[in-house]
Amino acid sequence: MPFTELGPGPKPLVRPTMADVARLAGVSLKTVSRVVNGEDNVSQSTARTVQGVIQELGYRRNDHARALRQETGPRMLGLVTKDVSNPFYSAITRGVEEEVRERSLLVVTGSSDEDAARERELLEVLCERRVGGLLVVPTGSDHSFLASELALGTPVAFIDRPPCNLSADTILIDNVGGAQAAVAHLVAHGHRRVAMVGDLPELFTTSERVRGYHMALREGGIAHDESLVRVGCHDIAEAEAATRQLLALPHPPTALFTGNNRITYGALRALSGVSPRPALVGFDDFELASLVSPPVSVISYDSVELGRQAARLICERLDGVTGPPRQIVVSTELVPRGSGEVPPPY
Amino acid sequence: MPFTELGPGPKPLVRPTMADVARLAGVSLKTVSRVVNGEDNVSQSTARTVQGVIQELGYRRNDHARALRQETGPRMLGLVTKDVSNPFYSAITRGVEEEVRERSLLVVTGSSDEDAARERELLEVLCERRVGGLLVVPTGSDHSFLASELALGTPVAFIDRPPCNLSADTILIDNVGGAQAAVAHLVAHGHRRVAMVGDLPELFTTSERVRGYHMALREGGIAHDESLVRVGCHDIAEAEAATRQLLALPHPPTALFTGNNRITYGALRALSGVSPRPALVGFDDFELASLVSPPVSVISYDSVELGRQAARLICERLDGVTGPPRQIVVSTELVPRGSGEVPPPY
DNA sequence: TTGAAAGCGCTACCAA
DNA sequence: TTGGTAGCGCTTTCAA
Repeated sequence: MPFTELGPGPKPLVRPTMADVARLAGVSLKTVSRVVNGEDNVSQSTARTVQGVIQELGYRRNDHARALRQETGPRMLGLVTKDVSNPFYSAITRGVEEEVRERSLLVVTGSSDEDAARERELLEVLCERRVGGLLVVPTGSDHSFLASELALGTPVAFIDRPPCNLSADTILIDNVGGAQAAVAHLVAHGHRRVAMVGDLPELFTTSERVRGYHMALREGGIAHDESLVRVGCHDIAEAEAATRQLLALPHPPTALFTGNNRITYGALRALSGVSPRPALVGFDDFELASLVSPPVSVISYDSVELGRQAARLICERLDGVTGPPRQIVVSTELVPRGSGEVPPPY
Repeated sequence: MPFTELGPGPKPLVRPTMADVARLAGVSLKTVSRVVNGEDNVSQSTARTVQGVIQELGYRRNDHARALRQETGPRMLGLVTKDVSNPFYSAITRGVEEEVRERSLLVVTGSSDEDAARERELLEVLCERRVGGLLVVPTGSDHSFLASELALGTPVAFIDRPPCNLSADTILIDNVGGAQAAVAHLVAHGHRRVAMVGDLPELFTTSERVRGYHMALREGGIAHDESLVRVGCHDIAEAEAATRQLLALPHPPTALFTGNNRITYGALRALSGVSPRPALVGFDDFELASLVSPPVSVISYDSVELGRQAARLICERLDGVTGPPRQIVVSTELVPRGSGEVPPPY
């Protein structure tokens, strides 16, 4: 027996290959392949022998080699968000996972931290890794670099914001409709001085929500008052400050529409102890909305569904669906909990 | 010029390879490889030509082929948690991402949904994908199937709970110390009837926290009263019910220690409107803890750090560190906010 | 500075 | 029911 045969020495730190299994089992490589892939045309006894050797060696099929022959479809999807640890994005991640689970696709995640360069870097690395599709909650303002990938057959879906300089499948929240519903709700409760606190004005979601706000006011026959719109709040502290400024106005608002959950948190801070409290409706639901007092009325939507829908579009493309980019809008729902159902003090 | 040469027809839906680039650039495959990998020994002009063709073709290096030659170290880490959309786990994901970012490792995530079979399946698929390391927040009660991977050189780290039937690097929270500090804090404020509401008793974290609870009581010279310990609450509703039962006791507790954030939420629900309110300290911090009234005192810890530490251990193993499994315990901190600093009604 | 050729571990195809 | 052989796209020698 030649020296290279396996002996009882210390285990080698090299992964066994199909060839190793074949040698030890005394069969051909191809037969091992059949067993590993559960193909037919292998006798019970052969299969058992091979299985035994596989166990013994701790053999595990190498997916890179497999992928190289590319007969076995894609095995992974790439998902780039701003920050996995943010509940909104982790809900999306979850939705993607759920949707692709039965196709046994795995999800590779990456956080761009709102850095366009990082976003691009992640996306390009994912392409090198040959993921079957790309899902992005975009930060950058130019996604034309993805055009060649798209053309080469890697489906791309944009979530929460549309792509820039690129045409691709997109999943959005009904920002305009949600904001409109929130403000109309406040107006319906008698408010005529409704303020809005919003995130950075250059964000797609902010501008859409501001638009919805204005539409509702217009429909309510309420004159435009720019002093009641405070955008540019990107964190809780800024939102708190903006809310305080609104409250300190000579003619303060009787109701508040907050543009996302961070801003709602800031507003809640500013509002604590204030009396009478202005009515409040916030965009985005949050876990403890019903536990703060008064419970916060919100515009809610299914963020897991955003991920699911995006993954669904990707999977359809993977299944060969062609045609122009599609856009899906996920609807919102007003959840009245108390804070938004207060009339103004007459 | 033969027919197979690139013509002005519709772009083929096949990804260009290095060979394609080489052909079009009129150089050898190896030269393209040099350019792509930024190696020396390529003339400026050759490099420029090649770069041009790469751009034109939208060429992207195939990482599977690269990995097959396995000279280029691992490119991915696998992370299996119970549910990515849970803030605790997404914080861990974030920590892992941060730690491995500069090594340009990507993170593949998967949710086990507390299903041991699913957990195993995910872990095994990740091995097939040849991830460089495995990070697990374990659910299953037997991880011996990972022994061969470990032996073959794939580092594995367990987070939040130790592995079963396996010896591997582990990162834990100081559950005992945290629980002890919480209860000691309540005792220090004069409480002698301190109840605990906990998650499923079979969970490692639960039993550790219950242990800390008992230790603190013992140190405070307080006799054991089993009627004040309610474990087995796995969701908010169950925690709410358990809390109500405690409050309805003939001799109710004057203070509450809640074993995790879900349980704290349930307790808050049960407590809303109750007067006098028992003192409360919860394990796990949560975003709105300071916005509910009274603000909730908690045992806090850095969950992102859990992920970072785990990833650090993995990276050290990747760098060749051998030796016995290590265990890291992440410390906790008591954050007094009001709810836990109330004396009992005498 | 450049290129030819071998082979990584697997699957596909064809032969026995 | 089995086995041989040709690659997948790349990196790595070694040679020019």
